[in-house]
Order: sequence, then C-alpha cells, then structure tokens
Amino acid sequence: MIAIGEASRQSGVGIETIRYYEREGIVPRPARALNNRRLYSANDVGRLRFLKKCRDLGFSLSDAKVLLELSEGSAEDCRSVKELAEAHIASVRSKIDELRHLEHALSELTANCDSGNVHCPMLQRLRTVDDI
Amino acid sequence: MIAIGEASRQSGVGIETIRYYEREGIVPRPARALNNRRLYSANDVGRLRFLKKCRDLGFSLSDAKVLLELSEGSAEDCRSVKELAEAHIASVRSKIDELRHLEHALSELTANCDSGNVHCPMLQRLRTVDDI
DNA sequence: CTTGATCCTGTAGTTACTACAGGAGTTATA
DNA sequence: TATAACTCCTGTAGTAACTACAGGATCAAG
Repeated sequence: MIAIGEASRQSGVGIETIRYYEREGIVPRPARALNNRRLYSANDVGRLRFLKKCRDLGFSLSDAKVLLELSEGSAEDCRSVKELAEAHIASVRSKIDELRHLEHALSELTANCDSGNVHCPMLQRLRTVDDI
Repeated sequence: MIAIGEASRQSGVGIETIRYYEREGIVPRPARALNNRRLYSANDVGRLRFLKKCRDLGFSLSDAKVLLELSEGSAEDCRSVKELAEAHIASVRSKIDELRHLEHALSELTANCDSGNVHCPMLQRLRTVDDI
C-alpha cells in the first residue's frame, strides 16, 4: 500500500486530480492509514491508469467512468464498450472536419495580410463578410 | 437604437452572452433608456457580429477581444493580426494532428471488439497496454 | 530539534458561457 | 381597463475537469 504521491507518480494522474476523482465518486475511497493518510493498492493504481488512458484518448470523464465500470463488471459488455467507443470516434471525426474547415477559412483570411497595409484585409473581412 | 433582444437577433450572440461580454469589458457599456434598459447602436451590433465570427473561427475570447481592439484602432496593426491568426492556425493544425492520432488509436482499440466476447479486447488493452 | 517534504480538508479559480430566481416594466388582446 | 404574455433588469450559481491555493498536521532526514 502506497501514499497518494506515489500513486500519482505510478499512474500519471495528479494528486489533486486523484482526490477530485474520489470526491466525484469516479474511484472508490481508498484505505486510510492510522494518521488518516490515503493508502492505495496496486488495484487502485490500475484504476487510475485506466482512467488516465481513457482521458488521454479524449473520452469524457463520465464516459471514462462508464468504461471503468464495464471493465470491472463480471461479464464485460463488449457491445456497450464498442458503442461508446464508436460514438466517440464519430465525434472525433466530426471535430477533425470542423477544424479542417476552420483551417481553410483562417488561411484565406490571412492570405492578403501583409505588414505595411493601412487597413488589414483580415479585419475588413471579419467586419463585413457574412459567411466565414 | 434597439433593445438587447433585437441586438441578439441581429448579431447571433445570445442575450446572456451579450451581458456577459459587457461585464467582462469585451464590449463597452451600451446606452440606457430612461427605464434602464440597454440600447444598442448599429456600431454596437457590428462589434457583437465581429466577436461572433471570431468565436466561430475558434479564437479564444481574449484573442477575439484583441482582434476587436486592433480593428477599432486608428492604424490597424496588420502584423499583429497576422501573428495572432497564424498562431491560431498552428494550434488548429496541431489539434487536427492530435485528433487524427486519437482516431487511429481508437479504431485499433475497437477493431476486435465484437459482441459475444466474454472479455472485451478493448478493455483488456486499456487495462494493460502502456502506450496507447 | 529543525528543516523540508508530504499529506490533510476545504474553498475558490479557470473558460465561456448558460440557467435560473425574483422582480419590474412593456405590449397585445379580451 | 384588466390581464396575460413578453421582454428586460440584477445577481447568483451551475457547467467540465481539473488546478491552485490557505492553513494546518505529520513525517523523515540530518
């Protein structure tokens, strides 16, 4: 059993974040030492690492919580996992499309933007053009 | 001079958001009618539309504020505008890259995920693999 | 015995809004 | 003219997912 600092190091989840997950009921309350300090098992650290990976993959915290619960259930519900993941993939793809559109619009805006202009063409377009 | 509801309709910025921009000093305080209601000029609405476009383009509110100020300055500083916009384009591009990486990782994770499995391979990998 | 590291609880700040609550004034209809 | 429906006002709190303290206790090392 290790202290919170060590659990943070081993999982990559910040100390304050670990306490936050506990407050929010994302992870169960850990054991406590006699001096009231939190004590984490290897299992606890595993949970934190699992959550970290989900978050790094862009899953929302509540999705991550669901995945963690599915992962701890007796019969892992693969279909639910896949549905959640594919909805997430879809949202990632649409975000990519949006950003590509943005990138294009921004490139166009700055195209004629050179120092020395008295009136900036980008600002001009931001002020006047209706469809960006 | 129009009321806040009409200004919201004409600019596409929500009423509460307009009041929020005022509180935050993003836009100047508008005139007031005798009954204390806000009154907006065409100029005020123009500012709101400008902000709306910046936000739609993904600029942060503080960037949008800077752009608005630049746009109202006597000599428009085209270089500053371009720098801000290009930094933003760069961050959009790196976000796109990140998301593409995510998309790839997620697709891999779900590849063998079919209903009927007792143990979900995606959860397995989330539990065990070190580099996602 | 002191110094510095780590831990505790509890609260507030972050971004950019959004959603009330509770009240007042305005406009349209019966 | 009464009343209903609408718009507006201020002020506060909630959202996501942390992050950053404040103020205090405890622990390990020299």
